[in-house]
Amino acid sequence: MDFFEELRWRGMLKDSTPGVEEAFKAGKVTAYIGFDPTAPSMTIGNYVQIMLLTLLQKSGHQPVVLMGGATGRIGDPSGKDKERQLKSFEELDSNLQHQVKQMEKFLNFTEGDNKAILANNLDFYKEMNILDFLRDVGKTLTVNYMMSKDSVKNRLETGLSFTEFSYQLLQAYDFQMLFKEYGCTVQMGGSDQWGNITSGTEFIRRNLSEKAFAVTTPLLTKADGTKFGKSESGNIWLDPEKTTPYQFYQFWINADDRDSPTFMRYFTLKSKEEVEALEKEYADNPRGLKAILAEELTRRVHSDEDFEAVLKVSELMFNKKVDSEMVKQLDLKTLNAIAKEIPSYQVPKSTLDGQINILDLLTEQTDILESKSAAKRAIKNNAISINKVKATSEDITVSSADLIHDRFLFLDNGKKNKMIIEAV
RNA sequence: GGGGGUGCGCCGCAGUUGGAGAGGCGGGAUGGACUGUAAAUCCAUUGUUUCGGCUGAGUAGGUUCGAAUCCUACCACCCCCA
Repeated sequence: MDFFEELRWRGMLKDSTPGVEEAFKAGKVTAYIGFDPTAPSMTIGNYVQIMLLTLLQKSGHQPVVLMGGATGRIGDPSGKDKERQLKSFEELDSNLQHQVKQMEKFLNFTEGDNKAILANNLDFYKEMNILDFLRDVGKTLTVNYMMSKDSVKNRLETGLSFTEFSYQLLQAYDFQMLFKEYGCTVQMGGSDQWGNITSGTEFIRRNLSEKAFAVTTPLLTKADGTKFGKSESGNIWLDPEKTTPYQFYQFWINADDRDSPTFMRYFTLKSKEEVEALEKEYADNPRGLKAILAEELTRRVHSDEDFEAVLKVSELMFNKKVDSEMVKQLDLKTLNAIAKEIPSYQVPKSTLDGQINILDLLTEQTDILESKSAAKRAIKNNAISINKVKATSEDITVSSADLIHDRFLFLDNGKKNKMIIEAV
């Protein structure tokens, strides 16, 4: 199965320019996706695009990762209804480096004749002055053409700075540069990038009289209509420092059953036959299917060891048979492993020497809950457990005697929010 | 530049002849029950507090026994005209 067919059955194909399918069939194609370093880590939203490159490389084509060292300084108006806040150069640089490191985990940059190429569009512009830009880049497209793009049209009412308006010129010129330097003929991206990508194919047609192609993926939406990639507590990052492997795993486990078919296609590297066989096998066990997905992704994005650890912790935390007595029997090694995975809070040991009120523990010593009222509410609603014992009254106190191994305290807020408090 | 409108809890709306606001509806969110750590459904909660209160209708003043409501200035956003 070739790359294009692969995208099609996975449902990852939204639009493409004519001729691209033939181009992929004809031989090795070099294709790129751009990533602006607006955050210190990639999210699972970005991961859709990484999967595109992964699948591309797997089918023998050559991926190019273009980091937006320059475009990140400008801000892409696509899909945004407001002008962006500019980020400092230092922040962008450090973000870029983190993201490159993450990329290296998913693509092969070192071996083979289709090893991935890393480029930074800052290199295209840092020697360029404003006159060069206006003559060589700006002259290619008319303002009329640029204004017809959705990303611009949608902002005409609310406002769009010249800076963001110019973004599509940069992205278009990027494509032209990559075409010249690496023979890169395809740019891929999310469907919100369609306008910017086609500006690029237009550049190549006008300035180089060559043909280049665009491929976009549909915007991934969840069954409940909320934005993909966010949990209640925020973004799901690929960086274990920002989203622990446990939280990452839980994200997939907690996904809506109805999203499983989409997620299976978007995020696993399994073949069509394997996916379809699994779906048949797990038709009556949607949780099992999600577990398979969660496992594959946790192993790939984090590591085998992380997955093993996460699985152990998850089973322990969610096993209903685990009661107060059992958690007290846990050995120190296991506890330390758990503390690494689930959100943990450090509390000075001295504060636990006396009796500390549960409300103070929840609000003042930690920021598990934002106010005393919220803490009282949670207790009233039967949400809080300490060491697997429900807190039944707001007068309950905690002391060092409750600590397991003189160090840890399990705290649940609701069914899913498991935390550990560590006395230091 | 001129004219008009809007501004309250996480969000969107109601609500005014000036009469008790922690306060209606809808959504969201959180918790609980049932399940499966899913969905749907149902229930509860949704400013804060030392449980006495305190704070609260864009901001700052003013009128008044009493202001979300009336007046003045300013700020922000929206609409119309130029």
